[in-house]
Amino acid sequence: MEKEVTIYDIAKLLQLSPATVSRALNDHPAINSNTKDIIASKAQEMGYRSNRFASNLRRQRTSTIGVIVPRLDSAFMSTVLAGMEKVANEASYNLIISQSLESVRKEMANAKTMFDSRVDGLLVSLASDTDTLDHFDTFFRKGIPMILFDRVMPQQNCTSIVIDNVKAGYDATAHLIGQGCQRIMHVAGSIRRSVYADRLKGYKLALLDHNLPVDDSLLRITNLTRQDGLDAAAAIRRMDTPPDGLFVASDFCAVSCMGALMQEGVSIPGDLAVVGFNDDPVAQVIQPSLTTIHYPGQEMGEIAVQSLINHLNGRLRISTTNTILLNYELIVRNSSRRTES
Amino acid sequence: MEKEVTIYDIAKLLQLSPATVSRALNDHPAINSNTKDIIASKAQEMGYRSNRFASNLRRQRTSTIGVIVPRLDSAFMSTVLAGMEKVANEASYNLIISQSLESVRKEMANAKTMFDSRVDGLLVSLASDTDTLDHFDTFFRKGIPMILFDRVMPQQNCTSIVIDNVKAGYDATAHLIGQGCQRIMHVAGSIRRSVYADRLKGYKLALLDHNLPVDDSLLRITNLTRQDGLDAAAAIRRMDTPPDGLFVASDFCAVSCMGALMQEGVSIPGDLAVVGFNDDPVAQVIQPSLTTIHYPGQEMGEIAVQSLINHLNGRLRISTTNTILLNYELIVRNSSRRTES
DNA sequence: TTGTAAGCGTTATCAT
DNA sequence: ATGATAACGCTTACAA
Repeated sequence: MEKEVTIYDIAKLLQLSPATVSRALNDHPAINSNTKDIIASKAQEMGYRSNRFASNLRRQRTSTIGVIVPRLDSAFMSTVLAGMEKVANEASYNLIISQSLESVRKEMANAKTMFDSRVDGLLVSLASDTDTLDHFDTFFRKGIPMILFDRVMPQQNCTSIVIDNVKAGYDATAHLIGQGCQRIMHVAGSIRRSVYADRLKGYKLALLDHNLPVDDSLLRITNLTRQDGLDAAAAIRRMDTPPDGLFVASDFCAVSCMGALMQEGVSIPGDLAVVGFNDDPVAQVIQPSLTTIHYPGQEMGEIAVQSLINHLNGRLRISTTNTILLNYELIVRNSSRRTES
Repeated sequence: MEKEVTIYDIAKLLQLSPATVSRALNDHPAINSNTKDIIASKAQEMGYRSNRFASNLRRQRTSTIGVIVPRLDSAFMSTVLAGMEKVANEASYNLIISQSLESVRKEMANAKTMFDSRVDGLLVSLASDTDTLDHFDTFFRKGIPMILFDRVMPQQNCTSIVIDNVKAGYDATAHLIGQGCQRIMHVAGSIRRSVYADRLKGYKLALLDHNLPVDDSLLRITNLTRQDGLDAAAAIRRMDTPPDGLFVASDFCAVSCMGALMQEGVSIPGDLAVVGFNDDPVAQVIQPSLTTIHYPGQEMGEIAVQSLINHLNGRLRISTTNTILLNYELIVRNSSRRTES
């Protein structure tokens, strides 16, 4: 257990004041570049490391960003987090990550912890049953910036990072129509979350634009779990006039549904063309491979952190850019490909 | 931007000393439980929150645990992290998470960042090309505890949390043999990592125990990527006497391989029975569903954090329990089920 | 049971 | 360009 080296130790050895050492280490312009070099190399030699707690205490900031996500164990979320970690790390910010497990109550507790940890900023993707941002009021009041990503709350005055889910839902549905589908079912997620409500909107718009009827019996609002996929499959089997197209708001759910149907002899894409959402790794390995909307998770994470840091450094006022829209991509695979084109 | 409340503010209002307030808030035994109550409610009322940085600075500890994993975007790792987050959160520890992206160089950089962040302890799952723990020496020298999980380094004197991969590999292989397989191929991961080397060992042991030859042409050392799965499928197709059983050290790779084979008309499990590893969500949704080793990720994460915290609190000397072995489970599904039993 | 006071390692302000 | 000094908010001997 060696004793920790401080700027006092360096100062003493170099016959300088701690203040000068501190300034040199922080690359203060008023310090002679020669002494800077001397101090830097001495610090290196002595194995000095800055004490973030002393620094944070003095500076009244923490270089820490809080992240609250619905679940950590989802393929999409982990790519988002990977992107966040990358940028935060490069900018020497720390990340505190916690999960709401899709419950507002836990989300409120998480928010409190983040607040007590004095995060400099907050990145949030909302739980499925969250319908106000009141539990983040403490942050707003203290002027701590917050950015919502993916699961956002559109009408609220808070910077959001999303893809255009209406358009993506439209494209997915239009693609199915282009493949000859006339009766398209949609398995949606909780419409309390705009991501799912918007995909549903896009689905309806596409139907309308192509003069197809919007049939409520072809719409299922679910939690997009594996079981929901199986249930959807069972429902399809029971229908008198089953759909010939299926748009599911999540790949994992889509794949579960497909599996169940295929086991009962439904041919995909022959009898039923399927499109998912997210480009989960499973979409590639499944047979037939799943047509889906590729969703830039890594990039979303990177941009979220970068925007927050820019804001913290005063390089970009967050309030001016209120919504950041990322590109997505429809990836056509075998689950929906009926024509060679 | 309201002014931050400190223990001095509370002390002044209550005509007490800051020391008493501090002690009361920390539930110090020597404080009158009555004054404790008064102080607690006043703190609550004034919206007091403790300043972790002042506290850490004084206490010389950070209540922060560092976590280094190979990749954040893997299904298994995210369940581990979910478990870690849960326990850490409950014990009001923070987690700093970073990824090595399977590179020692990045792992070294991560370690340095963790060190500079003054984490109280470290949890590490090693990159595929790490073959010494030298870059963690700074931690050992300072007496900062470190626990390895999943991707461990067995011969080293460092607490490890793992499953018995030899036994699991044995069980997977023995299961295939039990289903009548005589020529079993094994697609392994980098044998620099004991998790994969051990599964391979188990595979060989099972063959020997059942008087089956160990044939090197039936062994592939890979990185367990999707492409490796496709390559394995191609290799199988090219073989004069193809295998009738396949044990892959990772579900995702197994599923890729299965998909490619099935597309070429190979029947599973009829022609080839397959067993994977990890119980990735994909194992359930694939057709046929994949037999695999269920690997308790969530639990592994929980235990890792709990052990570390116990150690930090002096409740359990880490060095005494040198390896924690978790249970795993062979989950038999359709990809290998040939007999009804 | 409570109070006093020093100190944790930095950085910002004011001098020089 | 550098130095002296006072915070930042908390904890903990030591005293009372």
